[in-house]
Amino acid sequence: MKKIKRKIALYLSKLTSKKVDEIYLSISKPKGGQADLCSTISFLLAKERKTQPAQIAKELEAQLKGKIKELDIKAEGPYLNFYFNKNFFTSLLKKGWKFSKKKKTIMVEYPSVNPNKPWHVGHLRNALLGDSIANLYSFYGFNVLKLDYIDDLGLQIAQSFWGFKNLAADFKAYKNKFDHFVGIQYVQVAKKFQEKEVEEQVRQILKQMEQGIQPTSSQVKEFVYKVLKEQYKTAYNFNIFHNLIVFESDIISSIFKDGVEKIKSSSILKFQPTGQNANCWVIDLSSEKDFANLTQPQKVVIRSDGTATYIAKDIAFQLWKFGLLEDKFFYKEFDCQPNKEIVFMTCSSGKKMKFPAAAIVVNVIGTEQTYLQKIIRFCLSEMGYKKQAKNYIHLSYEHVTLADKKFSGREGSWIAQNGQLGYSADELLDECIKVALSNIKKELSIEKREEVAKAVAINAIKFWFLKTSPNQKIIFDFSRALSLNGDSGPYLLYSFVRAKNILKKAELKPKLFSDYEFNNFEKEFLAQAAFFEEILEHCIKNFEIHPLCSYSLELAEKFNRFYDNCPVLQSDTKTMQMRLYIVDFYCKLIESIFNIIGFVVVEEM
RNA sequence: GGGCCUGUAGCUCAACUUGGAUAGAGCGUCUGGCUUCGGACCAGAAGGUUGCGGGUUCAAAUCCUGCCAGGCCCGCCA
Repeated sequence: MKKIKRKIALYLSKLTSKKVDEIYLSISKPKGGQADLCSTISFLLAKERKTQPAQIAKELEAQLKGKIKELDIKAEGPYLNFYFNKNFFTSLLKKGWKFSKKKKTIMVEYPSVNPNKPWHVGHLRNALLGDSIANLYSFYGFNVLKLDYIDDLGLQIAQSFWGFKNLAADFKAYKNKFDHFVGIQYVQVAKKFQEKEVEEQVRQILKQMEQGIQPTSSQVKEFVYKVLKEQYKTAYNFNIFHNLIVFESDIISSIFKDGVEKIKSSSILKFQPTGQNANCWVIDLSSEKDFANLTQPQKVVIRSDGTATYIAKDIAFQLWKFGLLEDKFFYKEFDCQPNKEIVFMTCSSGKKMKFPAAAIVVNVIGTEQTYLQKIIRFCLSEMGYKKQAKNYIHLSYEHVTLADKKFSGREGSWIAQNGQLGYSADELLDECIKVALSNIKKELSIEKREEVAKAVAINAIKFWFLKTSPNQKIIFDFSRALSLNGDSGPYLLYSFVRAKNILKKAELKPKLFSDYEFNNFEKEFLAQAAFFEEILEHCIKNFEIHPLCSYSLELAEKFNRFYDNCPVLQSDTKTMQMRLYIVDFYCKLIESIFNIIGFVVVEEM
């Protein structure tokens, strides 16, 4: 698409006073679908030529006609419209797309859930966003590393650990999963925490965790590991995989010191001998326009007792990602994932590994942390890492909420109540599988039907979350999430299944004929397919996935129309082979998209 | 006080970064289509003051500006 647009722009620039780039920008796909491509250059020229735009369009049409062999050109009103022709379509079908391998590494961090609860539907949104962005970049040729950051030193963990040690376990967790068990118990702990005595005990645990005092420290690590294992079962069920898990405790014990030295040695960090923040190391934000009118323009990085705030830890971690700190982590295997890839984790003693430095860092974090993320980017920039600051991406998303309240671990609002369904990712998936199962064709074996139902359910949920823009708040509604019709994952999957079916039944091989006359259904489908690269690059540039979702819906819709109106197997040999080629082309294209948005691909449903 | 995000059909959303033709989908409502490659589909109808006002422009949902409504944030918590 870029090529053909550039070609148009080149020709037009020769005919007019306008530069190629300016003309290139004037070319786009008309939203009303009046043509395949359209240039609004006539409007730009109308002023200087003092002529009607329609007149100019007509002149350009006459001068351009027949010059570009892939396009038919027509002036329609003031618009210069372009229509893809036979040459364009056969070339598209023949070449498809190839994306070159890039040398750059991108690190994507998600979902970084506290290890004291199961994933609820909000965490799932985070994970799906991160995973699809990682797939997108990987498809485009980047080297991708998927990270998960686990805060194993927080107050919440100390609380949950206290509960695990001191409270009776007389309740049943969903499917006996330990993460659910801990999550439910946390509601009790949060209440108990109001008692002074309990709070003191929890604080004591927290202190021991931070200072690595045994046996508490090891016991907490064991506890965290157990919860994490269960959380990862959920991830695997959704086909979400990682490369590396980084624990906060390991950051503290390895790279953190170097990180702080690095920040201190840059001029941004200042020691405050007196005043409100006496004996703290702070960053002064007051000079920055972005941080105008803060109630507190000084941000504390090192507390007066010498310990570090979240900001310091995070900067150290981000510096490590960009390869700006010596890698003092030790690593070992956490698990071999169902995709056969090993996910590693940091640890206090293990082996040394070498991960490539990131050129781009993407962190999927809720929108409420925008301010903090801005500070971190500001610090990177002020420390002299301008390029890294620019490539430090906070992929922010709005939260998934309930109609009347927010999800709260403390209140346990994600937990099933009075026999009602809860809002954990596990329950959502199980429920969706039930709905999917009742729709699957009966001829399949029981095992096959269960496998397919799971795939349909995963795809339905993923698509439902990913199709809306991340800064749109999602009010969670089971009936919508479980929908299998309309603008949905199953709609896409169904079009693929039908296409595959044709290919399976065909007795002839697909074949491309360069003299084939395309009908309108074929043309409309192929014209839509032609924009794949453009959409993909738009998503890459903006770290977005939802435009690819709406694109794939339109593509499937065009294919379905073709399917309904253009018989393949009943046609004459040439038409059949050519249409088989088109069907095969669709299968490959939509399968690429499936891989990006993280669908589980099945060929029957 | 300031910053970020949101406001589009009855409902859920897309299009805004890059201004362009009749503002697109799905759900719901109504009408039609299986002796035909799988009906989880297709064809059609109804449904809009793009929160409100002003400005820029040949052209504004889109850019600028002033309001209104809702959410989030501005800690020696993370």
